[in-house]
Amino acid sequence: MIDLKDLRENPDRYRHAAQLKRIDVDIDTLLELDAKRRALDSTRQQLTAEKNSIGKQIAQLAGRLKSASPTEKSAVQEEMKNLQSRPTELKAQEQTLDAQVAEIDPRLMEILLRCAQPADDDVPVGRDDSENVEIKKWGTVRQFDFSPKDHMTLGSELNLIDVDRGVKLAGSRSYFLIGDGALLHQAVLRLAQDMMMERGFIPMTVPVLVREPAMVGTGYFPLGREQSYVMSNEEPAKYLVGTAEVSLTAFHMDETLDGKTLPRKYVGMSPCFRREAGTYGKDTAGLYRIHQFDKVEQVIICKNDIKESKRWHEEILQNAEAILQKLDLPYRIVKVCTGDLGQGQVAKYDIETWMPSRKSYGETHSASRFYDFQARRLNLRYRDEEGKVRICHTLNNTVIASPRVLIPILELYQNANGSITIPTALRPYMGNREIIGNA
RNA sequence: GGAGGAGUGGCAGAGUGGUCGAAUGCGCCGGUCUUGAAAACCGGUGGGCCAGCAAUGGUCCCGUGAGUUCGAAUCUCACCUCCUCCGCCA
Repeated sequence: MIDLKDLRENPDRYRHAAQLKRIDVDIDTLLELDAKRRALDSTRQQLTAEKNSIGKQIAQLAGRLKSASPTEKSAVQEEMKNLQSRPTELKAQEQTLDAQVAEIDPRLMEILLRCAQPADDDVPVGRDDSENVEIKKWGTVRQFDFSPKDHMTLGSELNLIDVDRGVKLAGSRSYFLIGDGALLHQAVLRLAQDMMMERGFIPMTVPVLVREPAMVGTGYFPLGREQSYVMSNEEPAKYLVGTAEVSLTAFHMDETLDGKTLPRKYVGMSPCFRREAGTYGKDTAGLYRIHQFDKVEQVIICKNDIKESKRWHEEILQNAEAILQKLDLPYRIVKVCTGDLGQGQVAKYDIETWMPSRKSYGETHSASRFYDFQARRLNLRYRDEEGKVRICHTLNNTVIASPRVLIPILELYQNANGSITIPTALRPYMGNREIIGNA
């Protein structure tokens, strides 16, 4: 959530932010509702103050009544009765005001939840992902001296992937991983988790079925609601997360952490569920765009300090690079432009890994920094050295997402005879074998 | 799923309609004492929102939301969470 006070003072900053992120949000109405809301609040407080003060007088009389002599008693009772009429009037006025507030509040909140966090100054301005800016390339793209197969061909010839039966059971964009396909998938995830643990991240198994506040708090709702699966026979409803980021970031929701314990570094492995609404006909072949996958995700919760946030952003980016380098997969890093940035993100790097069958780099990682956007929604705070309560900053990045990353692995590690060489880093997780398929 | 019980400040725990943001203890912070520490003693110690440069003032918060009442931590209803017992179960 954005800072409403800041919006009041710098409305143009937020108009501009929404425009750059191409989010349709009515700032003028928001300001108008906010002004009305505060005026009502102020009036209402005055009424309540008067009511409370009369209430206290009555209370004191009630106390005196207990020890009053019979002659005093009736006088005190009379006085109490006289005092009682005014609060009744005040209460009626309060109710009128409350009704108005009750009408305004949801409208105000609806708009507020749609407001875009302004992108950081170093973010390139652009319309969509075509205007993301490449900042780094790593590795050499393999040149084949034979005609390479795509991962689907390899997957079915070696009996690693079965999409047909996946679709039969679960509908479009579903799949089975079989035998070494399943093992390779798990090997990649384990490698990722182990590498993150070496880097001081605490491993977590997280809920993947969560309540609405976790989804709103992390910024996936309300704008991305149609992308999530909902369990509507639960009351209140539960939602399947699209990433462990939701659970890891919301882990400390409504808490005030001790500043000395920051940063918190968490790594979670979880299934991820995405409806992929509005993507019909896009990336239909193979394991690229699917409804369910597994991902190892890194999350950092740190102090409210822009410099620190930026530093951790570089670190989580490097963590992801480290695993791609260990797997020797060529990749590039792009700085995501304003139009391709999420509502709450102030900056984002995508890592794209070379995928021979796509003849291009395909997104495999996404490293985001939010400053206090998520933490404000989550009511996630900490106490600093001076004892002041402040809102945390949050960041996250993919460590590895599989099976998508199996696309470059299978395609780049294939041999002329149709077998796959297992990347060295994965062999310890695959019984130290070197080859999938006949050598 | 069935039957009971419970949710109060960092923690423990009192409070069953009024002067209660809430006793007391522990913890924490500051001080006195001490060569230093401990003990003892003294003082302090929540958050949100609004106004204000600030000091401060107002208001809201006793799981959450609604209600009764001049007045609710205390009474009523709904929901959430936890505990105990029974059933079922990876």
